[in-house]
Amino acid sequence: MLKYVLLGFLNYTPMTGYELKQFMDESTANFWHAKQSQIYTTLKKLEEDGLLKSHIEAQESRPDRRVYTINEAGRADLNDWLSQPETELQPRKEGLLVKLFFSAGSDKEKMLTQLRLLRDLHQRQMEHYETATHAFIRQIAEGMPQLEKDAQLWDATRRFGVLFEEMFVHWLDETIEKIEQW
Amino acid sequence: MLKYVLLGFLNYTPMTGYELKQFMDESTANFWHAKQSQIYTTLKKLEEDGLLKSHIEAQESRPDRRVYTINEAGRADLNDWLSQPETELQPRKEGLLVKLFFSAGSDKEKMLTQLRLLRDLHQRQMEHYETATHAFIRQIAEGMPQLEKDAQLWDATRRFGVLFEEMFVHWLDETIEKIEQW
DNA sequence: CCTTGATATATAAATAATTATATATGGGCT
DNA sequence: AGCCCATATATAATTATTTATATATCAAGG
Repeated sequence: MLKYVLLGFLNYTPMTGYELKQFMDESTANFWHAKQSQIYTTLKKLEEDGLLKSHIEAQESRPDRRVYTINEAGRADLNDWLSQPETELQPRKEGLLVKLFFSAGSDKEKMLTQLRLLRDLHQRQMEHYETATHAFIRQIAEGMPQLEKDAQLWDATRRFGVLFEEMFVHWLDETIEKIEQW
Repeated sequence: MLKYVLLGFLNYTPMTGYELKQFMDESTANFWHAKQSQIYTTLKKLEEDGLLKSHIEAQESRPDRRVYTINEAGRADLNDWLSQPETELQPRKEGLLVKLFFSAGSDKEKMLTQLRLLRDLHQRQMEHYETATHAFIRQIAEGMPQLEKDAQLWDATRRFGVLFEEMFVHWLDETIEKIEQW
């Protein structure tokens, strides 16, 4: 899947691995994240597979940049994937819930402290999507009317982040209340 | 993380890999899933690490069962993990959103058809948590008052599944409406 | 009688992802 | 002068996970 995130971004404009990481952290991290090392190794593999081409740009005050450019094969691969419908539910992974599931023997007050802390983290994350992520998307799309649809879809994914965090906070509130009655 | 799911279940009662898979599919699959092959290899590794012990139970009408039992080292490892607080947000992965993020060039009607289909899938998944998963949890805990707290926590994770699917359906409705206006 | 499905157990191979490092430059802080 | 941080690039080693395959038995359905 990271493959398509990288192809998708490079379909807008050539970029370095470093820049791709920055973009992902401010936009797709909400629903797809990757470590720097995975981005670099995946870019390398995509070039080997003939979907990307890279060239070195010399810099004076910084190490040289390796800029990746998508080619026709890459575009074809991306568009092929984009045209295939998603027809199945995708499994989630929430480590916190694993811990909670097996916590019947744990200390009540310790659990409550932890859940309240996580509640605040999720609340703050929600606000981050409302402010920082929102600003980032508007800034990218600003003054580029050809990106109007794109920006609407980017915003839809941002909105998912907001709704998810709201749901999470609500669920934590419910769960905290239940445990308080023990 | 699968390690702790397996230790957590085996902390209730000895089981085979097959049974663990069945349990996961009906309870934790909502927030942590695993393929059969991963469960078997992880069980093997946990036994090598000295956290589990297995023995063969002969059967007449079926192949022999390899039953795994948690030992003191396993319990200690599990309890140590359970006592460590979760203090950070955990990244999500939602492949559908990757596709949507890069779909500005896609056909409007095809997108709408797909999103409506997914809406129904999530709606049905929500109902599954409300009926089948709910019944499963009640059935396990029935007549075992010592599992009251456990059942409450299991139900809290089930409730997460319900809220998540409700949120997802709501988000899809929002997104569908937005795209309909293109 | 034959196929399919459920029960039950696994291994091999490949891919995906994480963790830990390593290098190099320059700016700002102490 | 020395240290940390940001920029920028990357590799090695390990762990996690998926996909594909293999075996064996019996029951149920066609």
